[in-house]
Amino acid sequence: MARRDEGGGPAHDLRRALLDAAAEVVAEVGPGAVSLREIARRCAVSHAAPAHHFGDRSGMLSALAAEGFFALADALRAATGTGGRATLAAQGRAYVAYAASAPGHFPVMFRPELTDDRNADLVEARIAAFAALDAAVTEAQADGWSPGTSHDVAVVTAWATVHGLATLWLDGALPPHLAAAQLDETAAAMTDLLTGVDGAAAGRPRVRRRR
Amino acid sequence: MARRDEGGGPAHDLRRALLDAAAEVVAEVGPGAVSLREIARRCAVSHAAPAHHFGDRSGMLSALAAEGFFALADALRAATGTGGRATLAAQGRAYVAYAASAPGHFPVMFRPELTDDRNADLVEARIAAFAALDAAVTEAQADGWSPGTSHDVAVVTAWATVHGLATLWLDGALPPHLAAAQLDETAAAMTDLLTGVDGAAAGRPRVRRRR
DNA sequence: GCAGGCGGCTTGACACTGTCAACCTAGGCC
DNA sequence: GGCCTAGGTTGACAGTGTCAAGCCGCCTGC
Repeated sequence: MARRDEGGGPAHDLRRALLDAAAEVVAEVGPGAVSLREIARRCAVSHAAPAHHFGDRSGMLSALAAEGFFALADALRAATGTGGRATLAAQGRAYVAYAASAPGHFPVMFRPELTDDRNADLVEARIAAFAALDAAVTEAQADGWSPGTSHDVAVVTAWATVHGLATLWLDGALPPHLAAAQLDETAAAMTDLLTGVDGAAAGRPRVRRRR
Repeated sequence: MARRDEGGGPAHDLRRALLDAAAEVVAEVGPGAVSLREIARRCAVSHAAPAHHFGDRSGMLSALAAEGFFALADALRAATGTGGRATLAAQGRAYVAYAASAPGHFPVMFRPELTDDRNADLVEARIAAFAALDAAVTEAQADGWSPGTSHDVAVVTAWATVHGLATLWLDGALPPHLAAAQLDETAAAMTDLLTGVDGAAAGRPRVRRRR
């Protein structure tokens, strides 16, 4: 969802198939172990075909990461809540839900050593996601929310809170009995604590379980 | 610091040198790009020497991760605060400070695809770190702290909060103007918000900047 | 004194990887 | 027709992890 189709048509079929295969491989073996040749194999094309479309490995992973950031930005913008701090809380839950639903994208989105910082799409996508978060923080601050001493600190505070839960979850770092069933409950507890609102009272939509 | 010396002596000199070199390489190029042969080169030994000591690549990274978890456990236990919720807040700041001070260890500690889950040292070290956190949460709960509905949710909430900040920082994901100078301030803001205590009033020790 | 064993490390090989240059081919345009 | 270009292939190269085999110095038991 929400990926960019830049004047495509059937000419970009393979490109799309390569990205889908890449996401699949990332979800299976992790972003570090993804191999261009394996992706080519899954698409039944020659070993150099991926490089033709993406330049090199970091180009391919950057494309995947960009796709992920655009989708994340969409998910955040769609989570409006009831305004003010509740919007920020809703965004937080949406962030965790997106990460859990995108095991083929999220893991490459914060690995600077695997992607190319100067990739134009990636830069644009990252800015889009960050802007959504920034807007929600601004709205929450207008509602009296004020962690730290500056807007910057407030933004990082909000971001890091849900980012930590998302990464621990995706990395399988949570002890087994803490995992699956409680991801949504934990996300809610964290955003409630963070923003000082009671998500349940505000009619919280339950986040999607597992994937 | 605080690594385990299991009956060593000079027999383990190379092993230690290899681990140090590995931490260096991880800090430089990231955990995914670390190469056994490059590490061997830095220690001026043959390309198969690392495999002899650690079995394979995941064995070497597991050893590095275990070292990191033991050091983290020590850092957490050393952060006692003034008791109750303040102890949990102190641990949170210590967590972020440790991550920022260990760019050669922390990045491999939460990459299950790079390490071996069944590595005995790693399992033990991870449990040690988790136990320190668990104890602090229990102490905070006795002090009236109660996010979520269960102890488990409370543990994950506390952990994820600081873990997010630590990983965003190490991955360089924070926009430049949000970065260096404000890591400690942000950590304090987050732990204060999380635990409901005012760290400054409790005589917060400033965390070490940069690395 | 010495045979045997063994931990520590090297050597050499293998399959696999990313990357590059060269090539092929089909379709569109002048 | 001649040409160009996008999309893909082929073949090569250096670098990687891993494995089997071997070398060597030290310790132990006799």
